[in-house]
Order: sequence, then C-alpha cells, then structure tokens
Amino acid sequence: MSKGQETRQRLLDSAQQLMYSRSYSDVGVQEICKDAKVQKGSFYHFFSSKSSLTVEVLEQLKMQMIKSILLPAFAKDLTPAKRFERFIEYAYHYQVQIQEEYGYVLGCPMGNIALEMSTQDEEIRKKVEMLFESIFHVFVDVLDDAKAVGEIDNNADTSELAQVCLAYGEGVLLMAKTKNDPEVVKQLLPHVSKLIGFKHK
Amino acid sequence: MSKGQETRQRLLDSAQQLMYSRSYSDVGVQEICKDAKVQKGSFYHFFSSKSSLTVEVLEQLKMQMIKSILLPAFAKDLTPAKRFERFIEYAYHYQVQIQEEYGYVLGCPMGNIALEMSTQDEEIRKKVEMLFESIFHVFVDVLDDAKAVGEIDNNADTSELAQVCLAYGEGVLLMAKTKNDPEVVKQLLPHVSKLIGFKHK
DNA sequence: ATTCTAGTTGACCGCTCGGTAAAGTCAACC
DNA sequence: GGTTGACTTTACCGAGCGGTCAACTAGAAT
Repeated sequence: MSKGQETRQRLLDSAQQLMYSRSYSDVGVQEICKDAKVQKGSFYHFFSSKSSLTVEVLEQLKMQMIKSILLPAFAKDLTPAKRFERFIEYAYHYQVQIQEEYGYVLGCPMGNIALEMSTQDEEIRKKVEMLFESIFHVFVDVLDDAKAVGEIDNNADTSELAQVCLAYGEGVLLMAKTKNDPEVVKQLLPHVSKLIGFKHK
Repeated sequence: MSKGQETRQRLLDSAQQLMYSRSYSDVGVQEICKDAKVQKGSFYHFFSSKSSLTVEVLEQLKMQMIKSILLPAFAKDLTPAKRFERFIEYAYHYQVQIQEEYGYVLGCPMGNIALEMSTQDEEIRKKVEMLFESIFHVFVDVLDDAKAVGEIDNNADTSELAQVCLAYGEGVLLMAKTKNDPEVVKQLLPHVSKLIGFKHK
C-alpha cells in the first residue's frame, strides 16, 4: 500500500472507531485527523467532505461485518437452524467484547448511523439502505437453505422473513445499547426462531 | 398556565419537534429558542442545560405516546389479539402522517434519541431506559390479558414477550426510517403475532 | 409606595465546527 | 536535472456551538 493509501486508511479507521463509539455529529473532522495523525488539509485531499468519508466508512463496515461475522456464522457446515444459533452467539460475544473495550454496549454500527443521519443526509441514508440490502441477501440465502431441507414451511416467503429477521436484530441491538447490557442480546435474539418458524422436531 | 410556564412549554414543544425531525446534535439551543420565540437567557432560566431540557422532552414524549397511541390501541374493548392489530394500524398511520408532514419517516422518537445519545449522556440514557420500562408495562398488561383469556400459551413468560415485542417494534421503525417508507411498518409489524404466539383458532 | 421576584433581554465568552487556500516537500519519471 | 503530481503542512475563514452575565421589566405582596 502506498503512503497515501496508508494515510487514507488511517482516516477511515479512526473515523469508523470514533463514530461507532460516539456518534456522527459528536465526532469532528479535526478529531478524526488528530486520531489518525493526519493534517486537516490532507483529509480534504482524500475526501471531499465528512459526509463522503462516512459513506466509505459504511462500505468498509459492511465488508468487515460480512467477513468477520455473517459469513463465518452462516457457513454451510451446519443446518440452517444451527447457523442461526451460531450467529446469535457471535452477535452476543461481539457486544460483550465491545462493552469490555469501550465501557458501553454500542449496538449496530449501521443502525446507529441510520437513525442519526437518515433524515439529514440523503447519501448516507441511501448507503445504509444498501448495506441492509446486502445483509438481507445473506439472510435470504440461509432461509432458502432452510426451506430446501424442510426446516421451515415450504410456502414461507423467505424474502419477507429476511427483512423481519433484520428488523428484529436491529431492534434487539437498540435495546441492548439503551440498557447498556449485552445480556439482552443473549436473552432476546433467540426468539428470532419463532419469526422464522423453524419446525422443532 | 402562568406566562412563565407557557414560555417553558413552548421551549419543550419546539425542542421535541426539532429533535424528532432532525437529531439531538443537529439542533442547537439557539435554534430551539428562535423557534419558540424565546431569548437564550430565558432558556437557561428554565433549564440548566440542553441535556436536562432533553430529559423533560423525553418525559413529555412518553406521556403523549401513551395517551394518544398506547392506551387507545390497547383499550380493553377488544380481545388482546385484536388490540395488537389496532396498535399496528395506529403505528402505521402515525408514520404515514409524519412522512406527509415532514417528508421523511421519522421512526420512534425515543429510539432515535436512545441510539444517538446512550453512549454520550448517561442521564438521557437512563431516562430512555425508564421510558421503555413504562411502555414495557403496557405490553405486559395486554399479554397477561391474552394469557387469561387463553389466547396465548399459559406458560408464556409475558415479561420476556413484552421485551421482545418492544425490541421488534423498535427494529421495524428503524427499518422504516432507513428506507423512508412507512409501508415497512404495515408489512413487517404483523409478524409480531408469531413472537407472541397467538393461538389462531 | 416599595420591595421582591419571576421572567426577559441581548451582548458576550471561549471554543469548535466543516471547509478552503496556498505554499512547501518528496519521489518517480523523462 | 528538471518537471510533474501526489501528498503534506499550516494558517485561515465565517458561522455556530453551549453556556454566562448583568441589566431590565412588570406584576404581586407587603
């Protein structure tokens, strides 16, 4: 990676970390630059605005999330139902680890930005909508698998169920953040199986 | 209401409306004052800080929400299951009306502030947690009714189910706001009956 | 009539915000 | 060895931030 690309990456990483642990508005360009050890002028050499930096942060966030949680959790070495159980464990442990590191449960980095910025920055809203779309597809895949092996009703609308799962997951993370308690994830997320309608044998 | 209390109320109303339609950080004390036609000095005569004003806004929000949506929707003139259906309709129409008025689906005013402020202002986080607690009790009541009339399993943990309902509702509103589409509410919220486990006769 | 006080006014504080501009540095390529 | 262009540095902009302050007004209580 060239020197410029390294600088750029440091800005993305600092922004991601700071915005996740606080909020978009509470973190300024100045602070991002200080954290990344980059001068403000350089910031605007790489990014046209705070908003466009954020769009790239969101893209990076999605890739990390898919690579480090979604794909491992939903790997096809287990039955779909078991994959969901694994996903719940991953989500729980991630929030536990975050709380240990920051002192706060931080919830979903995409959901956080979505609620804060959807009405204020159309580009950011669109981007988050697309991220959810990507995650949605991952869910559809597993649910289609579940249908194929007969774990769920053959007439189930997997596309709608995927949306339902996503919404429920976001809701649980919102509650966990509000209560600052990762146990909420462990306690509530398993109810997702009722939404999906797994046939318990 | 005395003159002072009227001024105070105007500040609360302006703050509530502006913060709901944008965000906590994006709305300044100055703008709230301008909207309420109050000088800044008066603001700090009534409220010790922007943060404490917000705590009072949240309290007001809770009362309005309970009085204008929760109590009417869950009134005991219908069976618990039907009450939930009515609640879904109310939630949907509220978001439709908001979108017509502001051009954006704004989601849940409490959830919005929860995600933005939970890690930044402990008093606000605590307050939101208490608001959710109040709403939680409303849900527990209906669910207990449902249990009493045999609409749900007699061994159901109504306390846990209430939390689940709340989380799901918040999640659905988050998705609706992100997609800026109130139809999300109409489409996804009915799935809550699967979480509750209504016995369809 | 005077005192008290709740409420109002508007100027002011230090600070940070997102963003700009211009000069300077350095390595690669001709 | 000179030129180019990517990258960096630093000073700067107007505006707005949350919050303070002292002077003022008006109405009620004494």
